[in-house]
Amino acid sequence: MKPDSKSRKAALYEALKMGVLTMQLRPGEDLDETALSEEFSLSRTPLREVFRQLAGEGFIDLRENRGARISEMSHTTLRDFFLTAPMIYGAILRLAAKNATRDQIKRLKDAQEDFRKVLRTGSGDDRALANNRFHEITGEMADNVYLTPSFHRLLIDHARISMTFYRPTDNHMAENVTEAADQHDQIIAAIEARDEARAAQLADDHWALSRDQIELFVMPAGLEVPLGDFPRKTSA
Amino acid sequence: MKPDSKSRKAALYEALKMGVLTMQLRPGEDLDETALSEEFSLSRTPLREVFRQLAGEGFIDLRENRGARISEMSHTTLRDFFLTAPMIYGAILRLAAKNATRDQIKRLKDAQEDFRKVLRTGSGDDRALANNRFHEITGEMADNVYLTPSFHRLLIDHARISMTFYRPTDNHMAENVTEAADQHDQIIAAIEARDEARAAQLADDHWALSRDQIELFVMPAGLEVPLGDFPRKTSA
DNA sequence: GAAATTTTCTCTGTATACAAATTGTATTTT
DNA sequence: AAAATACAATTTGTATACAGAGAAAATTTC
Repeated sequence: MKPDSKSRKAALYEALKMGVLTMQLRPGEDLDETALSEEFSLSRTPLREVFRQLAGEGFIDLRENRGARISEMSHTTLRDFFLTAPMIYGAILRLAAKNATRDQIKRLKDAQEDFRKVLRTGSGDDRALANNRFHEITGEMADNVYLTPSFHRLLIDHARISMTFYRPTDNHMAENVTEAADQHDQIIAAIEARDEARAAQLADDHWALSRDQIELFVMPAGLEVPLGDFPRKTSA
Repeated sequence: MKPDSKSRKAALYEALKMGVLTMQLRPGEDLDETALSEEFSLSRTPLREVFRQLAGEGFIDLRENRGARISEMSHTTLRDFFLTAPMIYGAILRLAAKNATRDQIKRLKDAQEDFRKVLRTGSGDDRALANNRFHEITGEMADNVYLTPSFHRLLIDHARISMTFYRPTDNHMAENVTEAADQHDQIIAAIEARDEARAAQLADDHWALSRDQIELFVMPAGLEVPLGDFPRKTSA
C-alpha cells in the first residue's frame, strides 16, 4: 500500500475511468471537485489536471466556469457509433494482425481468459471492463497514433452501450455474449496467423453481433399477438 | 485588448498550437514552464492545465517528473500517416457532404478564399495554417465524435509534414499547391451538392497529391534517366 | 586520473489561500 | 402575485509557497 500522492492521483484517474465505463457515473452527471478531492485525499490542483486529461480522452466534458460532467450520450450516439466502429475496428484488427508482438499476443490471451472467467462468475461491470481490456490490447497491437484516439473514444461508448442494453436474464442475450467470447478467440487466432483479411472480417462480425443484441433490447420478445393487427404508433 | 487571465490562457493555448503546426516548435523540443508562464503572464497552475489539454489533443507529450515536449515525428510517422489519412478523411468528407449546414458551407468558402489569398501573399506558415483551418471545418461538418479525435491528430501532422516537405522554389511543388487549392474548390462543390461518393473520391485524390509532393522532395529533379526503365519498388 | 558517491541545484508536483464568476435566494417594485 | 433586481453562498479559476524528484556538479575514493 502506497498512499503517496502519485498513486492517489492514479487512483482517482482509474476510479473515474471505471465509473464512466460501467455507467456508475451516468452520462451528464456533475463531478464535484471538492467532494472528490476529499474522497481521494488530493488537493484540487492535481484533481483538475486529471479532469483535463480525462476530457482529452473523451470520458468527461469540461465547461468554462461551470464544472465537469460525464460525457453525454445523445440520441445520435448509437447511430454514429455503429456507423464508425466497423471502419475503425476493422482497421485496428488489420494492423493488429500485421504488427502484434509475441508479448502482446500473450497478454491478449490472458485478457480473453479473464473475460471468459468473468462471464461465469463476475458482475455486469466486471464483464464490461474485461471486454474493454481485451479490445484495448488490440488497439495497442495496431500501434498507430492516428487511429488510437478514435478507437479509445469508441471503446468508452462501447462499454456504456453494452451496460445500457444488456439484460443478463434474457436468454438470447446470454447466448450473444457467449458468441462474442467465441469471436474473441477467432480474433486471437487471426492475429496469431497474421491473417489481416480475416481479422478485418471478424471486426465486422463482432459489431453485427453487437447490433443484434441492441435490437433484441429495442424489440423485445414479440408479445405473441393472438389475432388481427396490433396497432402501431404512426407518429413518433 | 483584454489582458485578463482568460484570454491569456487562450493566447498561450493558441500560440503553442500554432507553434506546433508551423514547426516553429520542433518535434521533441522541450517546453519550459517558467519561461512560458512569464511570457504569457500566467502562473504555472493554468499553464499546466493547458499542457494537459494539448497533450490530450496530441500536440505535446507529457512525461512524469520530466516536463513537456512537442510531439515526436518518428520514422514511422509518414508511413502511418498515409496509411490512415485516406480512410479517415474519406469518411470525414462523406459525412461532411451528408451533414454540412448552410452556415458551415459559408465558412468553408471563406476559409478557402483566405487560403487562396495566402497562397499569393503569405508565408509558408500562413499557408499551412490556412489549409489547416479549411480542413478543420470539414471535420466540424462531419460532426462525428468518434472520427474527430483521429482526424485532429492527422491534421496536426499534415501541417507538420507539409512544412517539412515543401520548397516554394520548386516549380513542381508550386503547381501541386495550386492543384490542392483547386481540389478544395471541388470538395466544396461536392459537399454543397451532397455528393457523398464524390467527396470521398476527392479525399483520396487530395492525399495522392500530397504523397506526390513528398516524392518530389525525396526524389528531387528526376535525374532525367536516359534510356530503359526506371526501376520502381515492387513491394510496398 | 577515472569511477563512484554525495551534495547541490533545478525543475516538476501539490497544497493552500485568494479572486472571480455563477447560481440560488431574498427583497423590492409594479 | 409575478417580475426584476440586489445580495449571499457556493463553486470555479489563479497565484504563490512549499515539498519532492531528477539532473548536474563537486568531492571522495581507489
